[in-house]
Amino acid sequence: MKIKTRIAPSPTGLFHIGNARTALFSYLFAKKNHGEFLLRIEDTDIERSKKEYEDDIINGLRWLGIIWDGEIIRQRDRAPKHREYLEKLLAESKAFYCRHTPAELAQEQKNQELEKIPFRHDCQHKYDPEISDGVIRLKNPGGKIVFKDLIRGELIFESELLGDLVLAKDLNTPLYNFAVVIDDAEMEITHVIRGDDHLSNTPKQILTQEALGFNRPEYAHLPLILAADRSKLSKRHGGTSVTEYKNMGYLPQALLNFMALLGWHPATDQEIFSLEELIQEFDLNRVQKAGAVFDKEKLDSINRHYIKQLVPAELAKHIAPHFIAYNLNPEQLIKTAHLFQDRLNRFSEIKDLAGFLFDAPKYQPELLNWKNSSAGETKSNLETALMVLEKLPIDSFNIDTITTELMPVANKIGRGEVLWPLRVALSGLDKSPSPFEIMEVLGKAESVARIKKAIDKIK
RNA sequence: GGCGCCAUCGUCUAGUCUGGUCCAGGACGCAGGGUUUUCAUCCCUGUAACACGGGUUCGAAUCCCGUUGGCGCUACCA
Repeated sequence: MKIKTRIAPSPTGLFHIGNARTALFSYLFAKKNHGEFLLRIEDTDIERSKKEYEDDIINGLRWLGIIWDGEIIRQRDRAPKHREYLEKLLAESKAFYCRHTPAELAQEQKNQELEKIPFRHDCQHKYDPEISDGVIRLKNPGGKIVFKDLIRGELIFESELLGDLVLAKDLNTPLYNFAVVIDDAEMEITHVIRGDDHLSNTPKQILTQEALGFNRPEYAHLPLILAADRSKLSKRHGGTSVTEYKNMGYLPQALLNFMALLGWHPATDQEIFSLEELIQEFDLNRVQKAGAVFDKEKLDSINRHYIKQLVPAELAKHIAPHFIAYNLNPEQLIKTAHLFQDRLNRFSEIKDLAGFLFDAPKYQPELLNWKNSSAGETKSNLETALMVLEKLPIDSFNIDTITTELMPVANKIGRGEVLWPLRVALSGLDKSPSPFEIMEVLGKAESVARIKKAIDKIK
């Protein structure tokens, strides 16, 4: 049988990192087994579902390179099917109408809480076939629900504890747990791979499946992605959507690689993986059971790795959006990109790191002093360097020439003593590419002007 | 409250099924050192963990039981 998996996000918010990771694992499992990976948008919640969120999910998946097979399925389009099965269950009296009001249900739950028994609704209306309004519930058949999870092993639930589950608000408004069962069955999903937070939905879905006579898919519940405080990663933790990470300047291959390592580990110590390699190596048996904390430091280190591997033109493309206001030409962009390639965690940092190339640097004069140098020494060292530089012809003001002329002086006076004040004079920063590199990019006129300005700053 | 899941360095994890090769390995982080032109990159070194208590066994991170802790779910949301 052909393996089929799916990702079934609901378009009620930006594409969440946890969803993306679930999508990745479902995709990897399907592709590893030469199967299909499908995308189904769960938009049955009309109030909260939005087109912009659907677009965000689709774009996020595409950006990451997790490409689904076939057409996108929208759950709302499947309403007639859902109704058909609802009518079937009703006709077979496996489901019934429940007329209890929310207030009554709330009171019931309150009483159950007092009695310290599980909250559930064991509805008396199931014995009254005359009722034909209210929500549609599944008659609880009782007994044990036993299923095997590919990651957790055998799980046993007592179906009594679930009560009579609500299937739909009415014939045209199916609820999540019901729609999922219908759609998974009709799409012939063989493996339901989803987050751990759905573990307790599984027995509910199995009950519905059995009432309908559907085959049971295999289940694999993935450990959750946790925030630093070990709670489920959610909006309140900030930075939880794929789009946000994209905007922060992460590369899709880095985010993908990082997500794969959250809850999964290969048999070797390899940590850097392309999507292709992940497909080769992926194995559900090597998925972790415990939740995994999302560690931004680790993500940064992986992103750094991928940034270093970018060819200059690609890197330039990524930093370009941050310099729109400067109207840089392609050559300037590539030079800038090259200068900072080893210094970037994220593309969004480029503006802070490289802004001085295009704007006059701002800094406190004290920063010019190297270690124990006095202001006087700094001033004289800068003047010495300036003299050397001013003698250089404008058309050969490049790294080689500057180095050849300046290094002997720096070696004589002290490298730090000469080069540190130059770095600060040119960049205004304590961390930057070398003064030589900066000067080549800045050109003679600007370099000289900045050094003069620095000298003037010293009292 | 109920039900369920989980438990190795600060974090991601290897090792657990098939007990000894593990006084627990890798990576991120952190600390120190080296290269370099300061910082960073790069290289090297170091740091730090089997939640606790019982059992089984010649031997347990690995098997069993219990405790504790964490998390998830508990909607006429998905």
